[in-house]
Amino acid sequence: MNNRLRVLRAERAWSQQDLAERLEVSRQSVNAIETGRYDPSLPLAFRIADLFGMTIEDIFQNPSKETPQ
Amino acid sequence: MNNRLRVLRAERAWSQQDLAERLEVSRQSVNAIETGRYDPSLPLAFRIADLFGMTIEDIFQNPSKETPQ
DNA sequence: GCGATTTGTCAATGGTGCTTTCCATATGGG
DNA sequence: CCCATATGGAAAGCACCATTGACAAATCGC
Repeated sequence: MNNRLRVLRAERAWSQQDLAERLEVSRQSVNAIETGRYDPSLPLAFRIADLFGMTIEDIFQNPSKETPQ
Repeated sequence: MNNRLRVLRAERAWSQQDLAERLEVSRQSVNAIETGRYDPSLPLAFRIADLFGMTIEDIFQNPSKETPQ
């Protein structure tokens, strides 16, 4: 699943460690989500959306809607 | 995590089995999500939101925002 | 060059999403 | 009563989310 986490983090000049602490997850989890190795749980997706003041749909792209061509 | 799945399903007069088939998951998964035994994965949450033509936030309530009093 | 920071990734472990199978209860129609 | 449908849930298993700890490579300031 594509996501804009890396861009949102860069806009705020946060390291992966900074973001991990704000989300209360490990740095490795942040890295794995950014690099697309896995998707966050729904509760974690809500925490991410809350942190950036956005909706989940603003940050994560539904895989069934990726490049529909 | 609270969710409005049971209400949305009832509005359409679908059984849990009907909904499960539309989501391509087992009936037990639908039942477990409705009864709050576990939360769906993020990809499944997107499929649910798509099916009902809503956003994830319309259907699932962020646990950190439940009854903030 | 050296140390500190950042990022990517691996291994091992535990928790959970989702499955199939099975059982139980309730309801409604013949 | 019998049968089908709907719902709730337990058990076992698999795959994946998330953890800690470790290592390597790149960058930056001194």
